[in-house]
Formats: sequence, C-alpha cells, structure tokens
Amino acid sequence: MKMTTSNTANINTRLSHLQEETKFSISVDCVIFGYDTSKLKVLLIDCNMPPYVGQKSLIGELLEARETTTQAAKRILKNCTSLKDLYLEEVSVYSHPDRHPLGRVVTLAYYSLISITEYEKHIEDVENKRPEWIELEQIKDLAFDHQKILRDAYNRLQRTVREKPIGFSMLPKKFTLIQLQNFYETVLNIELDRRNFRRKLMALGLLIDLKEVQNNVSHRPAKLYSFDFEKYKQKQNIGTLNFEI
Amino acid sequence: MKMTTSNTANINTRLSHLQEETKFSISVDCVIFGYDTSKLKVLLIDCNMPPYVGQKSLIGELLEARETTTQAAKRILKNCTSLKDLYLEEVSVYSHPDRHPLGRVVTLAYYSLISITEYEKHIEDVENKRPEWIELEQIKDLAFDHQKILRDAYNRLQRTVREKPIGFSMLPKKFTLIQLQNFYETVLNIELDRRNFRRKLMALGLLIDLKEVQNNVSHRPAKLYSFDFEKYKQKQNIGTLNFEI
DNA sequence: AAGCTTTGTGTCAATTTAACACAAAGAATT
DNA sequence: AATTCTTTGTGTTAAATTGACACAAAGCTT
Repeated sequence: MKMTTSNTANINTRLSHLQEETKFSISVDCVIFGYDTSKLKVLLIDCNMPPYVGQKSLIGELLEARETTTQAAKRILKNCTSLKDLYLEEVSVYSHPDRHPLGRVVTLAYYSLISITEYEKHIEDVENKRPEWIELEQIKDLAFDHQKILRDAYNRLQRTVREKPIGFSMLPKKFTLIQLQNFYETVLNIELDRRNFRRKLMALGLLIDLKEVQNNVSHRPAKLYSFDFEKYKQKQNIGTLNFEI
Repeated sequence: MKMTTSNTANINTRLSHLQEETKFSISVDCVIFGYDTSKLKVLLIDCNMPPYVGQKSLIGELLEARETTTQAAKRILKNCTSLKDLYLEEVSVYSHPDRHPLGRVVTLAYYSLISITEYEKHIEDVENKRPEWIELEQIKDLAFDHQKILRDAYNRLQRTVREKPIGFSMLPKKFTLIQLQNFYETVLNIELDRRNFRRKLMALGLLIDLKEVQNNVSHRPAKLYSFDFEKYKQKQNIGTLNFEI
C-alpha cells in the first residue's frame, strides 16, 4: 500500500519535471580527421559568431527533434563530405553553462576519419563556407571550447588507433608498408623501426599482398597491400584480437 | 564585404535556432559499482514508472539549469551515498527519441566506484526508497535502456581498471595481496597466477607494506598493504606509468 | 654504366611473460 | 603439546616477445 502511494507521487514528480524543468539545446560537433602525406589534418570552418569571429571552429549542428546524437553526427558528416559509412566514435560531452555565447548549449563531440583523397572528389560547402583542412599541429585558438574538444578527440584517436585497425579508413585502399608506418608514426607521434614494424604487421595476417608495386617513383618501387576487413571481422568474432602497434 | 553579410546571416540563423528549435530534457544516470567479498555489485533502486514498475533502475536525476553533467553526477552520488570525491568516469550518451516513456530525455551515463563498507556508514534514501546493492551477475531486465548503460559502463570499468589504479577506491584502505588479486579476478573475470601477480604488483613499487597482518583468521595471516596514491601521482607526472595488470 | 634513393630482409641479445611446487604461519582439533 | 588444516609467501626455468642493427636489391636519373 505504502508502495503504491509512493509510486504515484514519484511518477507525478517526474512528469512535472519533464514538463516544467529546464530544457537544453543540444548540439553535435564533429572532429573530422584526415591524413595526407605524413600530416594529420582536421576539417575546420570559419566561425562568424562574436566573440569568435575570425577564429576557426569544428563543424557542428543542433540535434533535431527525433534523431539520436549518432544520427546527427552522420548527418553532419554526410552534409560536409558526401561520404557515408565513415568511422565514428563518441568523444565526450561538453556542458559548461557558459560555453556558448548565445545561451546554454550542451554538445556531444564525435570524431571521424576520412580519406582526404575521397573527400576531394565531393567537396561540399557548409553554411555557404568551404571547410578547410588544417594541419593538426598548427591548430590553435579554436572558437568556443573546440580546442579542448579537439585535444580530447585526438587523445581518443591515439588510443583507438593502437587497438583497432581504424587507420585504414584514412589511407588509400592500396598502400605500401612504409605509408602505413608513416601513418602510425604521425598519429602516435613516435618513431618505429622499419623491420620490426613490418614483422608485426605481417604477423597479424591481415594485409593482402596485391602483387602490385608502385610506379612512377624514382627508386625501388614498394609493394602494395590492402587491409583484409573480412578476415578482421572473422578474427574479431572468434576470439580476442589485439591490434597493438 | 561578402564575408560580413554572410556572417550576420549566420548569427541570426543560429540565434533563431537557439530560441525556437527543439530543446531537450537531459538526465544524468550513475552506475555505482561496489565490491564486497569477491562480488562486484551495483547500487539500484526500484523503478515505479510504467511500464517499468517492478523493475530496478540506475540512479539518475535531471540536469539542472546551471550545472555541468559532471556536477550533476557528483550531486547524485552525494545524495545517495553521502560520499565525496569518488572516482567518476563518463560512459556515453543515450539519446534514442523513445528511450523514455514520458517524453524525450537524453541521458549522460557515468560510472563511479565506492567502498561498500564506507557506504554502509551513511546510507541515504533516494526518492524515499532505499537503494540496494545487487550482484552484477544477477542484474537483468533493468528499466529503460539501463541494461545497455550498465553493460557499457562495465566495459569501461574493465578497460580502465587495467590501466589505472582505480580499484583501490573499492577496496578497504588496508588490504592483502590476495584481496587485491581477487578483486582483479572478479572485475576482469579472469584467473591470475598468484606468484606472477605478486611479482608484478610489487614491481610497481606503489604498495606500502604496513608491517601489519590480518588477525582473527584461522590460517596464516596475510600481510596488509595500502596503496601509495602520493607516489602514484608523482610517477604519473614524471613519465608514462602503465598500470597494466 | 655508374650513382642515387628507397625498399626489403634475418639474426641475436635482452626483456618479459607463463608455468609451476613446497615450506611457513597461525588457528583448530585431538 | 602434538597433529592437522587452511592459506600465505616465495624462486627458477623455459618460452615468447621485443629491440637493435646492416647490407643487398630494384628502378630511375644522369
């Protein structure tokens, strides 16, 4: 009996909460990483909202009435890259009450990895502005709290790239082992021994030797490989696969 | 010039967004883990909201007007445990439009670790209900999407406990090496070799030998240790400390 | 043909991990 | 008081992994 009354009271409390309590604008911001000739880059747009006019910002949108934050992130990515099925990972929530000059906006940040080459094929403007690839190392003073978001996203990328083969979505479909090594060296900001790196990667058994070589290079051409996503899925299902670099 | 007009247009667009567009209730849900005699437990309350009456749920509250989600999580933890400075880690956002029966509520999940012994000293009711410790293994059919939240939180806990010494906040201040080993075996759901475990832990140099032993045990009493948080902080600042178990 | 640049490859030492058995401490029992 | 019981505490060895390191081969350029 007691339970029943207490139940009712509680439902009412909750109902009134939902009706009367504070509601929030929610946005989704995307850190879009790309990789090109040993540089990690991020797709940014000009911010024209005071007091951040002249600074760059991440690409974001407000969450719509009936979409999940993930759906919103995919929508944003599709709008600005025309690419689908991109790798997408949640970074964190940013909810400081004063983080946005126009009022309270709670934002969810995601990061995504794309091939700059593929991107170049279908460039799209965002809010009538052309997004730009900026080298990660040169990015500073982003608008809002986007510098912190970027830092967090990069940390997440560094962690995940060590554990999962997500890097391949930033590389060309056919790549050389040296390109792959350069990629890891750039993203992780470390140096790797060429022979040991090759040994490790080949030992994973997930690279397909395409029996092709580079051409138009003025030195010994390197062999081309592609990543065996199918085999990776299978191994993943069977047991624990660790992709430690 | 063009830039200027385009800027203005954009600010207006954004302003109207914030004023008119959909706003959302945001809640924060806490997965509160505790550990007791080789069992991992979670603090749950009865849910009395249809259609989930009779089921258990995580402890959560709506986000208030001027607090961050982290602050909200701390408020919730303080309310239901009277404990402060608990370990707290973000899990994920849950934003399916139909996840809540009373309307759209986007939730941020956090998990936290507490010592059940400390908790027992200051038990607090939540919404006039007494939360209960339930063994993780026995938890099923939680209300809302809380089962998924719990799964995600446990995954995060398993990952973090391998990398950082967060487990010590769930153990008594003085513990034996066997207790510590049992803790890791329970949380990670694996078996560890006693000798190798001891060697590894002692090699970290972060356990303080208290020169005390258990008493009132009907066998050889084990030595007691405590964790050297100070030294850990220092080592963390100096270089890369990995706490791999 | 010689030279240049970059690729491709194997071994060995050092370190780390995994497996494993028996003596010692104290309480309980006889 | 001696024996038994349970659990703690400890060291060695083999196997696997990692890190360091140098030279020949391929193709383009001159």
